[in-house]
Amino acid sequence: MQKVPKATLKKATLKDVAQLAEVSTVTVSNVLNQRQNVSNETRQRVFDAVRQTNYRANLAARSLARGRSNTLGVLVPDFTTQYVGEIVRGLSGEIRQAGMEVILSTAADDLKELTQLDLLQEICEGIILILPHDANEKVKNINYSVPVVMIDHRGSTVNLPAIDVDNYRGARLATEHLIALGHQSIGFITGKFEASLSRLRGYQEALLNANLVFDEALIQTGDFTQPSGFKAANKLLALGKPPTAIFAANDLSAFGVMEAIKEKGLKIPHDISVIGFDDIPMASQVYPALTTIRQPLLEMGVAAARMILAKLKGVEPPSKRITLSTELIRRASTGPWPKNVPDQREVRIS
Amino acid sequence: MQKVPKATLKKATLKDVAQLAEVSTVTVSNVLNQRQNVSNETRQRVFDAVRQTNYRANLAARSLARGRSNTLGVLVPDFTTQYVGEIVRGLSGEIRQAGMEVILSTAADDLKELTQLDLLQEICEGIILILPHDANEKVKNINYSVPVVMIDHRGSTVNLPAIDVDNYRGARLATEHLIALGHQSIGFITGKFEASLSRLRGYQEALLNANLVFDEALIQTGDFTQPSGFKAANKLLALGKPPTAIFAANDLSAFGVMEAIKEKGLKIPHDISVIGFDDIPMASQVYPALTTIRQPLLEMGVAAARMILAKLKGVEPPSKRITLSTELIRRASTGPWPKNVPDQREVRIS
DNA sequence: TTTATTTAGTTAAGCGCTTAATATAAATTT
DNA sequence: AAATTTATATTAAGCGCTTAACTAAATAAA
Repeated sequence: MQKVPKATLKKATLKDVAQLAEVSTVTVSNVLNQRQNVSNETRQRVFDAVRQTNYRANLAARSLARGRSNTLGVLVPDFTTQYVGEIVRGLSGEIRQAGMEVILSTAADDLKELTQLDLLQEICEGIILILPHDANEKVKNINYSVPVVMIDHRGSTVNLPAIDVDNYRGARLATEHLIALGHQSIGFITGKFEASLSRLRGYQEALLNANLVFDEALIQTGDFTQPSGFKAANKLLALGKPPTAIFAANDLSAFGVMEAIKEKGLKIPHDISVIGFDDIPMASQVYPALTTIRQPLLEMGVAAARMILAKLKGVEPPSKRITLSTELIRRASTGPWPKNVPDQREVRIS
Repeated sequence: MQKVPKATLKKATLKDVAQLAEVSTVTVSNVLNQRQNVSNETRQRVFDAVRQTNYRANLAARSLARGRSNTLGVLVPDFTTQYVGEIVRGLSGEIRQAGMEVILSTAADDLKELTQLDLLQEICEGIILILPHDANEKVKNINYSVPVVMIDHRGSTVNLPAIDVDNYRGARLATEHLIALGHQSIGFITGKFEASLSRLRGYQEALLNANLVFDEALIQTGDFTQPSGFKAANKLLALGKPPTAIFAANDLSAFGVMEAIKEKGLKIPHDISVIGFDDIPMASQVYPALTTIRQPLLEMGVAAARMILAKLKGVEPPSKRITLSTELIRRASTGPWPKNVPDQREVRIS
């Protein structure tokens, strides 16, 4: 238990530490920045003085002197999806590991508030932008004064460095999973983002590849919300010959689909299978747990962080756009068809 | 369309602006900080120069010179609940309106990573802490060097300035709502936070007040997650005489409750009513839309912001703890009992 | 031994801004 | 007309840190 000196009103500065340790401020700075031109004995004296004065570097002064802030900024368009949380976890871990700091900033959903971006650029050496649903044009026209990487989980087409995800392959995996279970009539609920198109294509090509017919009537367009999934599923269920499985192009609308099915008194997956896309944390929390396509949200954060970290070191990435792969997460909401084959628990993807 | 000067590699500084406007740097500073000792003519010249040079103040330099950063920090423990998003929206709006900047920082769920807090204190003039589930002890022992306000939506008992919510009254409102609908046997699913106790008390006293018996068997303890609500509801439904309504002490577990009820083939609210607590955005998105007790998340953010803003001006708040009131949000998941009375749409709280 | 090199520190200068102290001319008061 | 106030600037100093340039002593190479 060492004694803390009297409550110092003013924070200790380098000068205070230097005086206590009886060295110059530069030597203190050298010690603190791990430069090798200090003897062990002096180094120890400085460390002691730092401890005694409870010294912490003033970041503003340091940034000013260095001409750089050691901080990366993340602009988050929308806080209320579980989506963003995962991404942020990934990138902040990676950035801190690299010895830099992360600060987040929120903006209106549509990135109208570009003032925030200005501020971030003022403080940060680089920016990671988690793209909102529909900000292509605005985002494209920003004049970036620091390196930028976008996390483009919505599949936009901005010509700036970006991390995205293989939507086509994910949708294909999902559809092939259902086909492998025996389903031949598969409803598809899509949205309006660019990603939806790739996902639709994945769905179509999986059908094609399995020699199944593509039926326009089985396609419903929603807006990626839970109620829109609910409505779309109701339409599908009202068809003369409803599908035996529904592929919702995101988890949230898959939840809506599940509600609609239960509402009709049908059982999932016994009567109808449901598969989602995203694997947000809640996907494993609903009943029955949702089979879905995992977007590697955390990894997207990590990749974005690495990309921008590399840029700061002057290393240009091999490609402007890094596409991460998706993965089938098999849970309880999908089962075999026709019903009379063994219980879904015994089914394996093979 | 005025011409932008050649791509300046270096950012313009006060000096550059001053030279262009043919004044001293101090005058530029005065203009920029809206001090009144500058003639209109000079002011105009300065503004023009600022525009031409595309000047933006260097925040590090400004902070250093002023000795303050004009920034407030928010420490967010957990990003994946919709909760936090609302709170952050509220406080950042308020803070920006006051002309200050907001930066967010994440920490591990349990606030173990207090290094983040250190950093924030370095940069910010004040800190708003959104409390995690279980960090009382740790949080209490932090040595805060700047003003702090906690957002205590979990009902902890930290002896630091905090914003919280009237959990007791909310629970009472919820229970009274069900009682008014005719329910006499009301299940209650609680959790383990301090807030759960107040909510339980609200539930009990509402029963007492209506001369209803309090039945231990109708109380289930969960952990505020969706699956825990599911399990708890299953237990309640398995009782010899199951309740006709279930009050889940948070929305997430209410979702689980709804799933369990549907799973049994029962209809909400026809066969059984469900009410939640929180009013997270998704509460209105599920089917049927969840009746719940609204925690004024946005307002909590605003209140926290105002509190800390006041502190920075040297105004101590009248009370250390500000408790905001809760409100019943009537949606579709609660209905009258017994079943044979008119359809729920015609029922009003009176 | 003389010279070159390394080690361990120092002093000087400046990052870009603000604030305090001062100067000058013009406007007002006495 | 002299003294005072006001409006509009300027110069000087410093916020707390880093970096570059330099120095003195200790060590190694010639």
